[in-house]
Amino acid sequence: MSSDSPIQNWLDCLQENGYRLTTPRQAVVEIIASSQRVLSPFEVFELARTRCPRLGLVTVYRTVEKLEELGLIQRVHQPSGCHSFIATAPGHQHPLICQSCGHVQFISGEKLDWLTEGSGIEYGYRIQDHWLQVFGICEECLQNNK
Amino acid sequence: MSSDSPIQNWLDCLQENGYRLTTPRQAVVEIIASSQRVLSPFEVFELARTRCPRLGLVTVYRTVEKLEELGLIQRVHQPSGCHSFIATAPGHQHPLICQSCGHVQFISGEKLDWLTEGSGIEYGYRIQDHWLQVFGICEECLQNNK
DNA sequence: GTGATTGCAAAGCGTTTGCACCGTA
DNA sequence: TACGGTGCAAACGCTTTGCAATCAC
Repeated sequence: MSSDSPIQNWLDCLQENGYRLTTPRQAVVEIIASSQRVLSPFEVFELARTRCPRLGLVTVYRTVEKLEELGLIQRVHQPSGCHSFIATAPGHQHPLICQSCGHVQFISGEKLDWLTEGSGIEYGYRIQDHWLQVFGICEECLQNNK
Repeated sequence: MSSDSPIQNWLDCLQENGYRLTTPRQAVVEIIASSQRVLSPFEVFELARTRCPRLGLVTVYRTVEKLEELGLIQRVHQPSGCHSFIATAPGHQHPLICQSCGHVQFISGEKLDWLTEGSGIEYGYRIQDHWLQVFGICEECLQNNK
């Protein structure tokens, strides 16, 4: 599940930005960086506690805040809420999320370049950013349910 | 601001689905149906109270729930949260939201048909739905700030 | 008249904050 | 050693629920 896990890169990135490397922080990073599924703060808490038993939920919130700020993770918005996170993919990619198990596959965003091309002016708006999320059922879940 | 406001259609739709037409409900519908800006439940509450002074915030939540269920309004996800609503545009359109004033312009979703075309299979996923939101600054805000 | 709808108050839930102790650099 | 990081408990804000009174049909 973690062929080229970016754990070390994330830890370096934290350190380069003046943050200290602590056991709770490393546990949170290890869980999120090696997950291919969206995880809520509480799920991260439960999973990371197996590596750092005295971890507090508050620390998860504080760490996730920093990881998001550094662009290492991104919030995933779903019909059920917007409380889950996934590791950010390099380049311009958009998450394709399995509605059944939360597994995420990234898809290229090239075809959306028309949104930001040129001066980014459309309908009088100066376009700044866009979010695209695609929902579906992953191969594995399709096989299990049919 | 409400050249062809769909207020009556919404009221009909509610009635056709077995919901009663009450003063608080009409006040909420009038506010959201005639707004071109995203509104939070509390904003709807404040605005609608000018038409129905004894309106409660709880009723706004309950009405918004029904309007969303009927597909008349949709939730707008923003960096600041996902607690605002806007009237749904007919057909396949995506909201272009002004980050400054919340004004919404809808843009055609045709160019995204590749996402759902064919069998909707990509990366082994059966694609079911997608959300696209575009963020920018509207013409009016561009002029006011520069 | 009947049952859906309402508003109030209270509960619920996820998230943030205050603070004293701890541990990294 | 200094100061950022931690966990606990409490506070916080938004949303939902319980319930008796109200109102549309």
